[in-house]
Amino acid sequence: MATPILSTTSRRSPGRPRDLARENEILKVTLGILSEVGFAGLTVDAVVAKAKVSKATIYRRWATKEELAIAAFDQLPLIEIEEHDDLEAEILAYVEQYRDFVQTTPLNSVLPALVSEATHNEVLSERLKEIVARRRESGIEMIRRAIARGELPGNTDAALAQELIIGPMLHRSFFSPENITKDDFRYFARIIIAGFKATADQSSTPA
Amino acid sequence: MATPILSTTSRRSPGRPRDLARENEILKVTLGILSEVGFAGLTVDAVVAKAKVSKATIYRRWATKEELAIAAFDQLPLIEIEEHDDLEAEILAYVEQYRDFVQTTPLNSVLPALVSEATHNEVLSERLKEIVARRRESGIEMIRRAIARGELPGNTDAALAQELIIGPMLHRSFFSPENITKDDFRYFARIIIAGFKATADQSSTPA
Amino acid sequence: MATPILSTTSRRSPGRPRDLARENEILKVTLGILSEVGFAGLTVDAVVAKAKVSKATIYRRWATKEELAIAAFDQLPLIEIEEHDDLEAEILAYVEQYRDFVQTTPLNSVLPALVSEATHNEVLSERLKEIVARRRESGIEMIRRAIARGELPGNTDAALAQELIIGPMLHRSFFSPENITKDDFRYFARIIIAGFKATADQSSTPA
Amino acid sequence: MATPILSTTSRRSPGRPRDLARENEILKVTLGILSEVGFAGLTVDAVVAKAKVSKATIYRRWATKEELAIAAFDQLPLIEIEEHDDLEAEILAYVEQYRDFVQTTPLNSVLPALVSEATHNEVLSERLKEIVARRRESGIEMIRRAIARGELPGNTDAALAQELIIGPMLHRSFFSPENITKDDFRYFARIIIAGFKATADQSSTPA
DNA sequence: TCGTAAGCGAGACGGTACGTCGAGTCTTGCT
DNA sequence: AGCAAGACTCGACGTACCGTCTCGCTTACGA
Repeated sequence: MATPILSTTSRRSPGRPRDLARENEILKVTLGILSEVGFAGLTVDAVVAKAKVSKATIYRRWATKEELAIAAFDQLPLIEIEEHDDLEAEILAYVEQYRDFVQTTPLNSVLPALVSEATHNEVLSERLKEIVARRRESGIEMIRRAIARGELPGNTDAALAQELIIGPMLHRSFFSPENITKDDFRYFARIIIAGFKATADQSSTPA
Repeated sequence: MATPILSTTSRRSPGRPRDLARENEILKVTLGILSEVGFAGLTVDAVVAKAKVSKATIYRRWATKEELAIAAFDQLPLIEIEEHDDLEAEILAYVEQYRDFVQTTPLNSVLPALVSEATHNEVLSERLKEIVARRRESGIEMIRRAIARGELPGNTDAALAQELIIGPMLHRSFFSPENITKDDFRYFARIIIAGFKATADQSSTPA
Repeated sequence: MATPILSTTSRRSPGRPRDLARENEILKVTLGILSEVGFAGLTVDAVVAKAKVSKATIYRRWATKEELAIAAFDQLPLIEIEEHDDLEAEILAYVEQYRDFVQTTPLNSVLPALVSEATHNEVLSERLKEIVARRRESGIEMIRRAIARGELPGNTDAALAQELIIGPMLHRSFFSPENITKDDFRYFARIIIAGFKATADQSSTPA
Repeated sequence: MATPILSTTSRRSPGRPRDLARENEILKVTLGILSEVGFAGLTVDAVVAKAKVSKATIYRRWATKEELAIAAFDQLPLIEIEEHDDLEAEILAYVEQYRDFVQTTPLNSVLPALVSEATHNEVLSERLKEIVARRRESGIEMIRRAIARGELPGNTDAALAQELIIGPMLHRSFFSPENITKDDFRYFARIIIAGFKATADQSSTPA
């Protein structure tokens, strides 16, 4: 079974190709500015100046400042679950990573700004949903593994369970980001885990 | 007929007093614009034009556009708890009100915009915390009444419990506002309530 | 016959009046830049920087860069005729002033640029005609006085005569501005004056 | 020991030779655009698009947009004198051709734009002088023939005479191009011719 | 016939200016 | 003082153009 020598479909478009290095530099600089001055303080002119890039090069890739911000934001690494074979421990590790994230990245400035903008911008709204969905995946997987381990009942809805955990984290990070404490989230975790277990028992109790 | 005591402290400042009607008109117009075009689309010039007001009249009262938006936002009514003597029912009524709120007010545009801005603006951050704290009160009171009724264990932390409920609502309203469904939130409510009950049992179990 | 105490028509428009000082400063700076770098080198941003003025203040007054240039150009003083009771002497004085003008003002950069632009811009074309007409007036008046003095025949068309004089000056100033010499223009003046006299004689000769 | 005849200077440079067809196409398209939208409206990108040519191909030949415009302009045919054995008739035919030229070619947009630019561009200034000199030649020759025929005195300076005729034409074409009338230019022609004759008589009169 | 050197279309790139728009301040005359 | 009206500075927006620079491909010539 031979692979084709030269696929005709992979023909490059004519003309000078876009420079990936520019792209990366722009996004890097944008993230830096977002970290320093937040979304409201982000200006394309500043990106131009710092990245030694022309405006055209930016606008050729992203139609608006918001698109640029979303692309930069999308560069941020995903949260990775530390595996512990213990859901509570994993949730706490998750929370700690999230807190670091809030404190070291422009997440807390960019994300709400995009949410606000998405209210009246359908395109942005879609893009945002994709991004959020992708960022939720590892958390949902964490729940699935807990179910597989038997820590959570088999009928648990993983996506909803993840929402129950991430919801309070979002609330804290937006309204008192300096206050994402282990104690509070241990409390949350225990109640949620106990709640899932209890509701599973309930549904099985009637005999 | 005695002349008033005329306390020096209560002396009116000289000159023409501010016109409260202007104030209300400005806030009303601002809310209207926020609803139509969101925070990013709000311009002071638009308020000026619609309210037939001068810029000075606005800036005499609020220092920045954000302050104006926050003041307008603060005009929105608080969520009121329908009393049901049943926490699950009260939570569901709460959720429905919240959903209506998200759909009929500029909440979802204004609130995240302020959160974003607060990231790099200490004054705004404080103002925002006050407002959020006030808006949480009725929800916390709802929890307290459930505790008093014996629906939730006596050692329940009302504020944290409210955060556990409001958190997923915030998540939904920001990331899929069209999807704040009764079913999902009944699921959330049951798990949380069961979780609190279960953790209370645990702590009382040792015998 | 009393003048009205207060004419109702002269009521000032409401609001802060435009600042004439800004206007003058802008035009002065614009002329300076035009002198240094010519019309093609004129940028509104440079005017903004030098005049410490905002772009809005410029564009509130003039719709385009061309309008600004025309307004600045219009600030240049008119050529004044030295009265000599001798047309040839007056023409030579005229030429000398014109040469100074070409050498000390941005005339030679601005005027042709406007002519070029006027080709495809009706508004500019009209504005340009007004300005040129006004600038021709003193020259036409010079001819009229020569006619009144009897130096030129009574049937001389003053406007055409002025065009006959200014035409070669325009030609020189555009195509060899460094070469506007007294000798050449004395030659031109003598021929033109002689020509007018001769054609007058001709028309009266038939006997 | 003879070196090959083959002079090194006449050696073709290696590589693919330039395509003359490209050159002509570019100039043709440029002229077309100049006619439609004038010099200010001319953009190299538009030429690129219309001529299906790459920018490099243009800039390989002409260093700047101005050079391109000048080259295109230089493609325009020279004015040809109809020979009439009557200077006045020849001048009138000249004027008519000039008027057609002004109305059918971008002369009136390109020429003044180049004049303006030449003010601060020495290279362009030289190029412009060459072009103008060449375009004046036929007019000067017309004068020379009139002198040879005895229509103008022998001491007439042909170049200056031509300038006297072309000057008013330039003035008209720049400031009221729609108004280049036969009557006015017949008037001009008669006065100039009479002037030359009269001054010749004067210089010969002293006896 | 094959390699080398340049030409070519396409289009990305750095710069720079355009004209618009918004925030927040200031200045009128009136109330 | 407050107020409507509107000018003012500052600074960013997104667009457009210039002239330069890659790409991959084509065209001639001379070894």
